[in-house]
Amino acid sequence: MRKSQVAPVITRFAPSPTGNLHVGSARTALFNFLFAKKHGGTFLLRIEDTDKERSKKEFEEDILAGLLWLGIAHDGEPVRQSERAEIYRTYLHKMIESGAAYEAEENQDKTGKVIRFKNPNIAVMFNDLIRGDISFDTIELGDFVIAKDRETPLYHLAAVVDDHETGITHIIRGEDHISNTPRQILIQEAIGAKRPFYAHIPLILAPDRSKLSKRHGAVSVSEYKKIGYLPDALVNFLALLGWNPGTDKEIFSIEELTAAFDIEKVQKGAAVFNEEKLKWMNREHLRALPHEEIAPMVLERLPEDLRAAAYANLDIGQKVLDRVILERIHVLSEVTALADAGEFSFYFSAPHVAREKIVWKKGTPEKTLAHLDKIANILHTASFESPDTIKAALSPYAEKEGRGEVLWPYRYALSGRDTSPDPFTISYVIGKQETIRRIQTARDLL
RNA sequence: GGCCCUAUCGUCUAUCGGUUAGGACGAAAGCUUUUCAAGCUUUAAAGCCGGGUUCGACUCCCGGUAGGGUCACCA
Repeated sequence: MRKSQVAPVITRFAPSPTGNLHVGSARTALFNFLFAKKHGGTFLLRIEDTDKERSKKEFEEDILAGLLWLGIAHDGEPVRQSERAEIYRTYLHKMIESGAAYEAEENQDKTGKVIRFKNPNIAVMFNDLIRGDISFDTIELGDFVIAKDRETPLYHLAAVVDDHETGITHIIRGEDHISNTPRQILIQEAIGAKRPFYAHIPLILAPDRSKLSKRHGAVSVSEYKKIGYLPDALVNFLALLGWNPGTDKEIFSIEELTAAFDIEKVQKGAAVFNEEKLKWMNREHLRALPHEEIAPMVLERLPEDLRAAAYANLDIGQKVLDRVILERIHVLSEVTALADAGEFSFYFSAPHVAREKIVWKKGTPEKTLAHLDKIANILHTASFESPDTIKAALSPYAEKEGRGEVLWPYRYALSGRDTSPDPFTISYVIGKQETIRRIQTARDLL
């Protein structure tokens, strides 16, 4: 096994700005980042925008913003290939002079010349850190095109020159690049560049094992941000897709990932993106977050009227956040969904109570009336310290008379809903006075 | 189709020749003193197939099958 050498590690993430930051690309960036940081190295960002037609500034901005949000910080300024024409030209001309490349007459629209690489037609073998030895016969590659003309390099040339110029020691990229490697090695050898280590990581697949694309739902980092995932959760999930620490630990901060990361433990087979697990993981990270960090995020997702209500009554707002919202959401956008479904409004203002629903399915109006009176009575002297103290006060009575018999009317009177958190929690949130008031409103209906 | 890569529960994975094949998500059931959510407990659930090598293969080798990648003057 090759052991990491003494030379400092330099990795890079080299996206082309032809689309928003895809979760698969984000994972590639993450593995490069993790590997570099793990070895005290440098992680560079290179924008591969040699294709002027397809490269867009807005995509570059989305990629930069996505990386920043995820906490995958690159070292130094991003390298833009569109700004390095001079460098590529120098290499290209040297290659033509040495005979490693030549101008060919043919050109797609037959209006000019194209630069082809003079293929030595040899067998190329390279060692992949994840997959072991991989060999190719380069004959079938032919004299492939490396530049549109003397001024315009294409992907393979630009990538190899930049990797060489910036001293990249480890190229960690998607499995889809395996077949590009022999071409790039050929170019490396032609320009006298040192061969870096390669590690081709497995692809991320959709649940139907096809390529993860828009028709499967969210695919870009910015979409996950919008849905309300935490960056740490996405990073954690992505890291564990195709890699694992060899222990049972699953919840990691990016610092912990850096410490535990080992490129040789990266999986060979493709992994299916499982959004259920991501949700679970997001919840775990959400729960671990300090209160003061979560509060603004939740508030931001609340509809205007509820936010105003929460500000108007800080005590209730606080309790709803702690006891209700954080108790049931996995992603932040659920805050909005739950609010829109009316799950929170009854904490701030008395709900509409339907007479026929107050009585439990097995109960009678007469008994229910008596129960409500008794509940109000007990609650009057009960401690509202916590949901538990309220429960403790009511338990003996509910136990004696039948839980459903007592607790259903109680809960319904407070919430006006078929489903809701338990009545003790609601009582705790709205307070003693309002609890008793709502119980009386309900009993008066009977 | 050529070339290349891959193959353990539905999904993410542990195992690096000897285990009752472990964990997590999801699912199911029960408990948590009505419901919903959460939580806890329990259960079901896997070595693609066929040959070797070996005292012994999920693990190593070969073949098949399946899936994926790639075959641009995109990256």
